[in-house]
Amino acid sequence: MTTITTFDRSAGIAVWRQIMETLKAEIVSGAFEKDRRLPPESELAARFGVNRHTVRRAIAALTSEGILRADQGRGTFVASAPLSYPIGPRTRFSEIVSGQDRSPSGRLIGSEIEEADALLAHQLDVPLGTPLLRVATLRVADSVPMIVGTSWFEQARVPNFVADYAESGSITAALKKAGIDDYRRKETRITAELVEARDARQLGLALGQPVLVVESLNLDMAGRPIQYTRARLAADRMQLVVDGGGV
Amino acid sequence: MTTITTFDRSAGIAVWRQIMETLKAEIVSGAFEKDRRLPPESELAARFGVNRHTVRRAIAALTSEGILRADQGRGTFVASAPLSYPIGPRTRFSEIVSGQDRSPSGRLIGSEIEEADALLAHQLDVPLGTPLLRVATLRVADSVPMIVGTSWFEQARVPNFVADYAESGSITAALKKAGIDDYRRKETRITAELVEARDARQLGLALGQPVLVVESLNLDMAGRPIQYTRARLAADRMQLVVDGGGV
DNA sequence: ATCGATTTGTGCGTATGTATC
DNA sequence: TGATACATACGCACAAATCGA
Repeated sequence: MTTITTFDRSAGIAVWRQIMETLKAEIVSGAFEKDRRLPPESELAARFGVNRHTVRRAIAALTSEGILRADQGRGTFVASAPLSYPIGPRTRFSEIVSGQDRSPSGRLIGSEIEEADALLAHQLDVPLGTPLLRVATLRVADSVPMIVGTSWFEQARVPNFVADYAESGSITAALKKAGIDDYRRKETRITAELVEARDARQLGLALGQPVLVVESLNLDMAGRPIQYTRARLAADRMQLVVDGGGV
Repeated sequence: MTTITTFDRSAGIAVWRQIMETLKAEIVSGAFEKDRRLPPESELAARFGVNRHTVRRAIAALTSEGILRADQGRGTFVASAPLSYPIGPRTRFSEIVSGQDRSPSGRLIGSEIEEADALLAHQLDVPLGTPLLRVATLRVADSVPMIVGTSWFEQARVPNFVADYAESGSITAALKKAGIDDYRRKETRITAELVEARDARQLGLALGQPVLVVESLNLDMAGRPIQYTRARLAADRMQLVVDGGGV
């Protein structure tokens, strides 16, 4: 591998950060899995063709994210491996996480009434300006934040949602209390973006990190949209797994 | 929406680039429909709390990517919408692209023999150091590069692959010539990374942009791995669509 | 046809951050 | 550690194009 990469100094991204990303991609794809040890800083500096200070700054940033661990005198080691997230019609975060020997938790981090903008009006099939309930959740595995999710519902259809959700901790249960007994997923759209400032704080990511964005729309049994969700996944800590699908 | 976002000035990412990403995310998620006007620079500058020059630089970068188009005196407009890529067992890039009124093309951008490292040996279930054929392809829609793909095969099983592929332009056809009549997808793993320097050149992306990484493994009918593929998709130009799946 | 308001395009001076040597 | 080169961000001013009254 040991490719010598040159860095773009006018791309709006500091060189130390470009090095940080390169290292992170290699870590996630398992390049240092043998002994989980990184090459010494001097070697990395030579490989990237930069000053050793610059490499140190990249390593410091990865350390503060918990991805690397630097031991005095011994070297720098990979600290964490990514979580697999199978994507399907009936997946539950809690089951996925437990199945991989980690302990899940989740909590409500905010809810608010807002008016439907063009995008939400279109997705939920309501007139512009319709009052919507926005619910934000944070899901955590082994006390490491994994997913920030924002869901929108037509407010009139789920009048007591927040209390019901807080009580049960389950969206399904809260919808049931609102008379929506069953629902199904229409489709899911996946893309990648750079993390926004607020999500970066919630997920404990540095700015400029990529997130997987998963947008999904749930319909009730009559085919009417009830819930539009936009989830942001810390890409360095998760992989989506689709059975059979491919590009 | 009109959220006032503050930007981190010590994250190693230029503010203009953070604004560029914010705008791009809003465009991709459909906040401004196609041929729709963006708010004026002065308004965006106020919203982001920065100088107008800084907003202009973000807009300039998006313009050079073909995402925006600015007309003096009139305003700034969205120039292109992202391509939807349904992910499933039987999807072909060419059909997807044609189905969205764009014209697809693809070409071989490199092939090489290399020895299996730990990751590839595990995926293809061969001993470490086994000679592998690595094939790199670039797929393009309307002359805009979309996907860089790298596939690995056990070299001994596909002795004349490169010539066969160059002749037919189809991996399926080239595998057939090697006696592999049919194959099926085992699973697909999706994650997001920041683009590498080489892929950035191929895809015409700026460094620091996120890419969707789709890794998939094909098995022959006996269940033996034959092809491991790692595709990098320009995230600002594509969305993966999974039917029914969700998070 | 003209004017004024709006919006993008351009220039310059200054201060600060980044990376090298 | 300083000195140097360059990119980044700001502030202000003004030119050029567009549009509607």
